[in-house]
Amino acid sequence: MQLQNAISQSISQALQAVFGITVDAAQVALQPTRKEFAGSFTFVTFPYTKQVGKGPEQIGQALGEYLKEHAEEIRDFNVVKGFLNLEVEEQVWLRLFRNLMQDQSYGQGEPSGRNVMVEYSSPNTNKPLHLGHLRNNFLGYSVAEILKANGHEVMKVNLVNDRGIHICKSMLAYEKMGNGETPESSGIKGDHLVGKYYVLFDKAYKEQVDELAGQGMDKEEAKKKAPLMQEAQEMLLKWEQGDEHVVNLWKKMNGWVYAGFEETYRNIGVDFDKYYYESQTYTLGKARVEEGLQKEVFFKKDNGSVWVDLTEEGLDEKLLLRADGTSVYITQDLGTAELKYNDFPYDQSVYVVADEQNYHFQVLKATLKKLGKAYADGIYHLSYGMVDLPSGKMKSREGTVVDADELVQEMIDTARQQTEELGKIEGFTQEEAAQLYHTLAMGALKYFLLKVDPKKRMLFNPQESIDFRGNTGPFIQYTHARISAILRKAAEMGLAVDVTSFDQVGNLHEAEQEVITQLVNYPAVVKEAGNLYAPSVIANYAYELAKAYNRFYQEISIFNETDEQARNFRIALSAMVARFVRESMKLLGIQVPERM
RNA sequence: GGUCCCGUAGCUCAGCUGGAUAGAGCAACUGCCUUCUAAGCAGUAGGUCUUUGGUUCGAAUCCAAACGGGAUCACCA
Repeated sequence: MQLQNAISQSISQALQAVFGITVDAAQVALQPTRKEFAGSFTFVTFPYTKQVGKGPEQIGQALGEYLKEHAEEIRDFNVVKGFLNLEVEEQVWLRLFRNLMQDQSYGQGEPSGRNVMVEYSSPNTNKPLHLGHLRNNFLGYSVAEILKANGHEVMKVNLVNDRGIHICKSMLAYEKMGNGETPESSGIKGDHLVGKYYVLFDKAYKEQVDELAGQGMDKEEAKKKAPLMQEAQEMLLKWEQGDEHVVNLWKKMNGWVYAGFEETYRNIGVDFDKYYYESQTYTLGKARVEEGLQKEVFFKKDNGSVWVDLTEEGLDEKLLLRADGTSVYITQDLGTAELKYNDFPYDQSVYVVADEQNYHFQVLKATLKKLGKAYADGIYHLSYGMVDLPSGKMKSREGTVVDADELVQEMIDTARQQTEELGKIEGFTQEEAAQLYHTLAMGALKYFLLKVDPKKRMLFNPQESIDFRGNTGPFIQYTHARISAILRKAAEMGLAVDVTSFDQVGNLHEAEQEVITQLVNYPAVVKEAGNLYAPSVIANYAYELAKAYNRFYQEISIFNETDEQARNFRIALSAMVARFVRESMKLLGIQVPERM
């Protein structure tokens, strides 16, 4: 980064000295030189032909000569058409490498003084987590880590949707068919047990609807009139009135679900600094609605319902409170936005929520702005696309939903099977082996879901997701394990390499050069990922770094090298690759093994 | 219908703040393990970057339109 700035500066000077034109260094854009040409950075001269009054090659040639002469970091150059390719002094690269080696916080941004809240996961308590939730959880966790690495103060929160008609459905089915079953008595994980009754409700409900429809009732009408639905509605009403029996049942079943979720969260390695529960926040929004009416930015219709007019913002009129005075979805979110801000005065509030709610978040932000809330500007909807299966869309009704717990277990089984096939567990205790399978399984799964641009809809192909070769998590983990072996060997040989142990090194191989380039680039990547809220940027980087190292590893021997300086340098280089592979994978929430 | 998102190799995806001959992985084919872990490396083959116009010295990238796919527009959440 500093290197690029220095070169831009030099080019700016060169333009002034050679052609007498003034171009601000910040305007001098450099790009990485394509592999087929010599050099590290390329300056494009086309844009200056008019101003200078010379051809692009002439400009490149003249600038190159000036830079070779005057810029200490430029060793040589070549010109191809309008492209000036600059080769950087080897010692400059080595200096940068020594710098990052000694800088324990290389890539960690300076404290920004900014507070960022990241809300993610936000499950319903009527069924277990599925594949779509996994994308959400991994994204949220990773983005939080990336924002921390950018120097922000981050608060991770989970807004649990623990109330409403959906949980009443599970409760009702349980009352009718549960026979007192518990997670303990059945051996079923709590969230799955509750999910089971949700499915049972749905099945019985559907039968009732079909029956009514068979009697000639309109389908929509039948959906509302089905006795089970009516009972569920009654239950919800009782819940809101604080009916003791209903509330106790609700507490019991939600308790099961929370225990189940906790287990899943622990297993997949995500966590939260704070939980919010909709049962405690769903009424808060009414105060905001009141505020809006007072400020006359909301309006009341004849029937008493409250609305906000967002047509000026290119949206529609939106209902904020029903005629009967009860809340709708957005009412809650108005309330929780304020609550969250009071709890943690944020500069930014990130909501990791699927893209089906794009419109909702536009409305939320615009409405809060109408209320004059300064924090509205900080609201950012990290919208991500659905996860499709090769068979098409996931449909809970059609039973094609991929359960999170089952998927993780399958990944672990596959990791075990593959590892055993390759005979890679020699010398592992059973516990270590189990640990490794888990690390590999989660690495494969998380990497697979995070390497794709969040806003794109993605295809989850089970076969590919458990692949351990190519552009995968385990490939990167493998690179780390290989390096670890090298470092163990170096330690055994008593080789403690520090920056002074290779101060005479020179004549770097191209593969070594490439690895240094990747390493030096790490902070810029962290910054970009933070600006874009994009773990995929980190994932691609980790892969490129691992690939560059593997090429080096294959081509160049370390311990057979007779030149001690070169050998020491290569050990140090390896150690740094391990470090930044570990760092970048950590930003993805992926652990990295010492052996595999 | 309005609004928003997506369309790159057979498949899954990078590249998109405009720059050289558009890159990976998988699948196919060819080489490389008595030498630091072959879950690796090197190579071959595979492309009208959906289409058409525009801006520009230069467009996968920016703009417009069309086509295809998706989401959303509830007194649901």
